[in-house]
Amino acid sequence: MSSTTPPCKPLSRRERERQARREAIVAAAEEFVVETGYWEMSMDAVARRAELSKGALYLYFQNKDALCAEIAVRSMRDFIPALRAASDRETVGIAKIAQMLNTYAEWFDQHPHMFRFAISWNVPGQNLDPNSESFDEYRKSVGEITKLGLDATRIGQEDGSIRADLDPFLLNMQLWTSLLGVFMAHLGGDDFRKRVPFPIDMDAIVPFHIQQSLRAIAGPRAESIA
Amino acid sequence: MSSTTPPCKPLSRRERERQARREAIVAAAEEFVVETGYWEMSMDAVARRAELSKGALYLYFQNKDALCAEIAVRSMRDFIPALRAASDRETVGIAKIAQMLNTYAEWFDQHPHMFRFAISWNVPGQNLDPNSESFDEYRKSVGEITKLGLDATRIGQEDGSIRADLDPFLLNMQLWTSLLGVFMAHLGGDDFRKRVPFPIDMDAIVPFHIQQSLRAIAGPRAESIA
Amino acid sequence: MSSTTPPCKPLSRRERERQARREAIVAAAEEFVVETGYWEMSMDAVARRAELSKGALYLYFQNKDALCAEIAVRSMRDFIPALRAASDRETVGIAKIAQMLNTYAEWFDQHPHMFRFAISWNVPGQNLDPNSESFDEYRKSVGEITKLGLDATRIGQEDGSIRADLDPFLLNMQLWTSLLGVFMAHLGGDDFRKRVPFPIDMDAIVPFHIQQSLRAIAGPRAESIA
Amino acid sequence: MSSTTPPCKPLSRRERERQARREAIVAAAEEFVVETGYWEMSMDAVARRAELSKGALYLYFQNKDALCAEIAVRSMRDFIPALRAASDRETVGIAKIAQMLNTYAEWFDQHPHMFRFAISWNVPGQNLDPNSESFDEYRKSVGEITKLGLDATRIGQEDGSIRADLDPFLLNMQLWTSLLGVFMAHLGGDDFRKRVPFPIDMDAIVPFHIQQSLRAIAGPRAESIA
DNA sequence: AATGAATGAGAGTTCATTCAT
DNA sequence: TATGAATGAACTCTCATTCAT
Repeated sequence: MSSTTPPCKPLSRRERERQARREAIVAAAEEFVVETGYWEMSMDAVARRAELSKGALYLYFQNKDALCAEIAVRSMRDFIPALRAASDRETVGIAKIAQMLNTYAEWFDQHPHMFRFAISWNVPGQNLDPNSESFDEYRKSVGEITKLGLDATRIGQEDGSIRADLDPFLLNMQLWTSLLGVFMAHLGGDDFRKRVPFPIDMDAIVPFHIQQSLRAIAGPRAESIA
Repeated sequence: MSSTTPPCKPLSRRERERQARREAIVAAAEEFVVETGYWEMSMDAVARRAELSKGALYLYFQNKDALCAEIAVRSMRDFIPALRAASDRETVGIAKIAQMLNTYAEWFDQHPHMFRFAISWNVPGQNLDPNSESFDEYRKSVGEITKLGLDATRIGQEDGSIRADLDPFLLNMQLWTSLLGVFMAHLGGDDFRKRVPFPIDMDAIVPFHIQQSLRAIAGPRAESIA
Repeated sequence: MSSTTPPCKPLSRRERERQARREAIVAAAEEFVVETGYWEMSMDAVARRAELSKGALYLYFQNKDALCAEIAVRSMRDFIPALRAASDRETVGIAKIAQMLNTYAEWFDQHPHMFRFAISWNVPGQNLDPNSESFDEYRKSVGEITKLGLDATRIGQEDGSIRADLDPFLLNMQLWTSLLGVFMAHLGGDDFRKRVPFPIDMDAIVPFHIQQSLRAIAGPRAESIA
Repeated sequence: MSSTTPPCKPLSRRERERQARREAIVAAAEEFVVETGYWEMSMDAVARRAELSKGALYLYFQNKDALCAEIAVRSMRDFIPALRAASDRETVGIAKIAQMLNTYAEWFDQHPHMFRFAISWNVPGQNLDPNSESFDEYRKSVGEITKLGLDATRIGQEDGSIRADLDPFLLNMQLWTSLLGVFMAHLGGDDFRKRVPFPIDMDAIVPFHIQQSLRAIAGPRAESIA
């Protein structure tokens, strides 16, 4: 086994290098997306930051959208373990949900760009290719995240910490999307404040929203067991 | 000639035509913004759709941002009366809030583009001139909307239909922004479904969210009086 | 004669009004040309300043160039009497020339825009219509100015204050054009200083140039009679 | 392969090609500037003449101003050695100045566009970036030219061929700018003739001006040593 | 005679994408 | 595999000029 592999090693090294380049490109793109959003990210700038030629980008990604899909994929890929850990930290259903929502919030605080990007990328009529490989992986990740939520919900509804009359799937979608809206506002920050003619404490809004979300789903035995 | 106004009619007609053109331009721009978002809307395309020359657009709007501001202003301007009527239909605080949230939802169903636009426009990176006239009107509208919410909240906290321990301002921001997130998902529609590997009934999510939002703010006397 | 003119008075009043409008337009255009130069002068802005519609401009002037020609014409028209007075103040030839050069300089100090315009207008390949009425008048003015110079030169060469070996015509052209170059530099002011990496006293350059110009043409009896 | 440089040739060829393209662009731009002046030169037209796409221009020059700065820089760069050689051909101060003025004239005959451009570019209203690299080089060139003139003047004032009572710096500025004005007229050629209602021998004006300029600065010993 | 809305060509500039090397 | 020069269509915005009223 040891000596048989050498012949394929050159190829494997090639492949490894190729992966490394891909990573480098995505990392560079991510940084831009972080700082300026989807539309300000230019392939030129990404290439320069990745220390590659513009043309080389197209050897690794079919086009700008494919590169962006990859960014989304990566953000998801890294997020799932954190979310799973959060759920695993607790045993009571609603507590699992609480942990997960807080993890969202923390993740958001640490990777605001990802949400910024997620939103700017989701909003307009992007012409994603739903048949691409990246998109498939992205969808798979979303599936896993959803599944984590569904599991926690089921547990909660069984242990009485979550109202049994709520459709688990709908509940999860609502928790996720409403939190995204609040994030968006938080993220908007200055821009948002410019639009609203009141002094707003945007930092308080996320915890407030989570508290309210939990309050709305709390089942009969939520307090006693938590 | 004596008391009849005919002499001033020619002037008025000019003005009316001018207004009509303005409307036509905004309508055309709106359609684009609806379909593709802020950044995809090109002045060229708007001009073509409004059956005007590119240059003519600039007779009515100083620049692209001013046109966009106008779109936002309009959506707000028409929305406020509806929201006020909704609030006035009820006397109990939480019922007022419920009516307002439902009005949001209905408005959203009828003018989905407005929310799509609001979101794409709120996404950072826009360099709006916060000193422009349109922007001022927009901000004023946001202020009025907020005020309607605050009034209802105060009434609710006084009549016991809304929990008294919630900060009214924070609450209103949270209700608004979280609903926006849910709308966004609903609006995403196909795009969203593409991303989530489950069959989703997106139409149910908005009422579900409203129900949960109300549940979270319900005060001790919410049920008895409502 | 007195009573016969009434019938044509309405027409004459019309004509006078028409002339007044023309004056107003040229005056407005002049102001712009003063402040910003030929290229920054927009017909729109001129119309607004003249309190007329853009279209009306074209009732008085065939196009932008025709309007500019008129500006040049006016500047000349007003300049000629001043120049003639300058010449008449002296009797000795070289003194006449000196007076005229100084008048140029004063005129330039008081109407820098005219020279600024003259230069910006003369430099590029303007497509003037050399057959237009304005242009004819302009040419006529230039002719008169030239004639004033030639007369003074002739007198100077006869009274010995100006070297007799100089071609009068060439001399006049040289005096005029070289002064224009010096004016241009003076006028450039800040822009010029930016280009030259030395501290320059631009105000002294015009009198210095005149002094040198006179020195170069002084004839044998220049000192004794002046 | 060992000591021969071929391996580095490909790189060098790239660089050479790049330089060649730059030259081609500047040449194309120059032609336009010659014919029509700064403002009429459009990037579009330059691109077409250089047989490149409009976008390609921006690979070589940051913007229109940078391209124009380059034109100015080039004209200066090539001019300085010629001017220095002219000065070095003589030892007596005024003779140096004479040589330099004649060199100006020759240079002008051979590169009339350069002066046309210099003038149109010097005319106010340009928003050049005085901090750009090109501009710096341009300014440096102007500095060198000025220095050549100052040196010659100093020598002339020491050897008595140039009047000692003239401020060297002022003198140089005046010589330069007045010559520019005369050039301008010469350059105007047809346009100028159109304006002046006399037959003019414009070709004679430049030597005439130089003769007069020298006459005006001649010191007590100018004739005896020259 | 006067208006001013409308035009349309053209300005400078950007950028995703391609392709000869 | 990698380059980077080149493209070309798109962008926002301007303005002299025209023309229905």
